[in-house]
Amino acid sequence: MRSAEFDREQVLRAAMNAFMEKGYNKTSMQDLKRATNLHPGSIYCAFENKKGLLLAALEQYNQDRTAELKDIFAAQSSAIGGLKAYLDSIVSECVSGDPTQTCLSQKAINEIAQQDEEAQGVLSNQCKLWQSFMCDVFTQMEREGSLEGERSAEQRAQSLIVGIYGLRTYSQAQKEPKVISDIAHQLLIDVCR
Amino acid sequence: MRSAEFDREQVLRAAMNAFMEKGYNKTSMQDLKRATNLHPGSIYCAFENKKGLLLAALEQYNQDRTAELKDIFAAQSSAIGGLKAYLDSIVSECVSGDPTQTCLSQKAINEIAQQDEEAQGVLSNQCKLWQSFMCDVFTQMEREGSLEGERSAEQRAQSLIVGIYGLRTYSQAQKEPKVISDIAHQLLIDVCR
DNA sequence: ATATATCTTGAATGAACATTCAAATTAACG
DNA sequence: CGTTAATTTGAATGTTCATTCAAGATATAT
Repeated sequence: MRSAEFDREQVLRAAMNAFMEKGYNKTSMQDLKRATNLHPGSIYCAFENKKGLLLAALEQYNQDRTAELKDIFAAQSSAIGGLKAYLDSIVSECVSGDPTQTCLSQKAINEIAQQDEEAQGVLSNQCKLWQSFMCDVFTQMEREGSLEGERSAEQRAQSLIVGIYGLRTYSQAQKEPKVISDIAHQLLIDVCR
Repeated sequence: MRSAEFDREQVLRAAMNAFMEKGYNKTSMQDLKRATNLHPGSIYCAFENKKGLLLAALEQYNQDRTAELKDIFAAQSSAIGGLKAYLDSIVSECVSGDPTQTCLSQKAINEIAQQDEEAQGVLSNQCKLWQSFMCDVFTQMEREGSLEGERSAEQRAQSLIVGIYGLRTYSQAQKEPKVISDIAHQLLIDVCR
């Protein structure tokens, strides 16, 4: 008989940013309290516990990123154009050095997938949805005649995703924009060939 | 006027395993005390603090892995054979599901490079050394005639490393051996072409 | 054999941690 | 407008954290 006062999406985006900056384990409930402007009791009432908040944040993150992904492709007149724009956006994120521009899903895969089965399931599913979207993109590219060779769209989507994961990790060790951008360019070539 | 009683390498390998299983932040000093059989005082005396122990463990890890890497290549009669064997070994690790077979350097890059400059420097350097080794491998492969196309050995080494980082991350979300092995196979093709 | 420098021991420290809870508050419904 | 069920509040909980330190032990050099 009383609805929550806070804006759920706004709270989840604040939590997302906190997790992206410090990672799950180093983000304390105090950090989350500060970031969300919620008292501990409210957080526990709404999300059960810290992990529940992470899972909810991951869900929101995936929604947001999926929408963004679709926008990027929708803004281009061809699938190959969309893929180029998408890779450019990833390069920008890698080079920015802004922690809140890293991929929360990837960060979570690396930090907690091994430790927590529930999180692993959620992340594995997000990865599959992403791959399925990219598979559609490559199918479209086949029709457009942008692809050489005989690899399936599925295989290409897989290689692309692996390449993006790798690019994001590599860019943590080596941040020179030219290097990152060259790798992305090569990835595009490999995946279309 | 008294030398340490513990075996440094043995302690560092125990610490490595602890860090690999839980990650840096979730590994408590108590975990490390148990893993190393060292009392807190001894750890602090020898390694300054928890981060010092991580850095020392990372150094040892890199030494161990470098030796292993060289062994794998030395056991093959050609550079291309070595590369294949190397990728096979990485696939095995990814598929094993054994936390102590994950790459500590990659785990650290993802977990703490963003947060700690000193660690970032160490990890960036390890990455460069690895890349330089792989560059030599591709130079050898050029001589052997195992390579198509016109890419430099440097570029190929870069793509390989990115692909391996990506493969390791992807395998956390998707562990089917066939999938992981196919990706590695495709990576070999892409990098030689 | 003795002195000395260093290591080992493990209890103690205080801070930070995730979580709980009872009281206060308030929206929604009749 | 009163009742009810839910949320909000923030202090309190007990645990675990990284780190310190003084006392005890022991290798090494002389």
